[in-house]
Amino acid sequence: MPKDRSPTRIQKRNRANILEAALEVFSQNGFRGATVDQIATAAGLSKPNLLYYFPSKDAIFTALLSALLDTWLDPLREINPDGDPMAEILAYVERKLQMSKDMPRESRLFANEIVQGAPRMIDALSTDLRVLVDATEAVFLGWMDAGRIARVHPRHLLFSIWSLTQHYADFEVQVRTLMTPDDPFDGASEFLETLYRRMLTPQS
Amino acid sequence: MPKDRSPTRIQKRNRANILEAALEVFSQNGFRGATVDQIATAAGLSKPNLLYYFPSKDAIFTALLSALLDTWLDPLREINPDGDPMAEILAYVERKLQMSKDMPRESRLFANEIVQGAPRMIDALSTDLRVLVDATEAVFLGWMDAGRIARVHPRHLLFSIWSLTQHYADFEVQVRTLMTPDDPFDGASEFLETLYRRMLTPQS
DNA sequence: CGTGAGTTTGACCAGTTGGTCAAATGTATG
DNA sequence: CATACATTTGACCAACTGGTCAAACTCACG
Repeated sequence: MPKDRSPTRIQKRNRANILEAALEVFSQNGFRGATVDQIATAAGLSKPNLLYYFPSKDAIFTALLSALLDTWLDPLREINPDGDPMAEILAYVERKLQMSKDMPRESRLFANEIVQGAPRMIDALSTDLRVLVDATEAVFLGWMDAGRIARVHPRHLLFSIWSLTQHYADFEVQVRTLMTPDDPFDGASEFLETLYRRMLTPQS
Repeated sequence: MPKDRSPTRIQKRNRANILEAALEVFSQNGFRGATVDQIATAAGLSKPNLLYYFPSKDAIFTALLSALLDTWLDPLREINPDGDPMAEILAYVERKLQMSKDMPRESRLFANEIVQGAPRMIDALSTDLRVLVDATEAVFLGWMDAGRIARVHPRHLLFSIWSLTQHYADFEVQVRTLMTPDDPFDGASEFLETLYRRMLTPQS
């Protein structure tokens, strides 16, 4: 356990390697299914060496989660309350879908955790996420009140976007099996755009 | 390991208890996170006694999966190709949503398994499920060709139904946190009906 | 090149876990 | 109630796992 000085070159490299390896291993096996040895090997270190950088398996996991949560919620923060409602929502959907494509491990990491009751995430969920969601809901409601998108339950609208986009990463095995020989993401973007356009276009 | 005679009263009772306990424990902790002891205790048996009825942890899990897969796919089989397309699809969505509400443990069991790559399910997925999905897709395509529902990618349509309905069971912790103080399912049914009605109503 | 701090490792430990086994107990049936 | 079979259990084992520790090694820097 190095002192609290500024991290050395080696510390920076190894910590980064460990987190990358941890993402790989945790997302594939869940917290309980992952072993410290697996992570160490994937990071190119011995187990005691890994435990020199992080005090415990739990600490690795926590560090990983908090490092990723911000990134994961970025697309939501990018919604512009002053933009065109339909365009903003469609762009958000597209960003989330792209994220499932580019960062499936991150998506599965969170999925694994939440499916099992999110024992190590409840705090973050009920504070950070809750605030963000409440704000976004207000924006949606504003748009609906102004008649610029159709009126639907704003929280369920948000759930539906998460659910539909993350499905392609979290359940990739299933999607891939059933989409074969096509690419799992083939047509997803168009499908989702059509879906939200039709659902949210204001009724005459 | 009893012979292959017809099962005794005790065998029937204990096997049922074990599968019920296994559902509880596996769905909460995933395969690796569950211990044989946990399951045995939940079933009111000692560990060696449980292993008298099932030869291994793996065998319990496999038995559980195959016992549930049929039930899980029943709503899909109930779609009537000769019924009214919109009504059939809306009814299917409603059945799936009801299933998330009534059988969240089953939903999470499958979710856990699929998120982690479905190592023990791939076979079933690529045979049984594949056949069912192909058939359903043909039905959807027929309805679209006849102009009775709007044309969308039929496989993505199916994915969207699974994703949206199972989300309420699989990510219940998250949904509950964000829906508080409302019930997690509050408004879900209406939201989904609106969504699919708008997406699938044939365009003039 | 010496020295002190940072880094790495082999050996080890205690707790957990899946699974075995022989012996003991219960139960259906003639 | 005797007997064969079904059921249950305590004791046990080997493999695995998270974590520790002292000793060895490496590196930056004066």
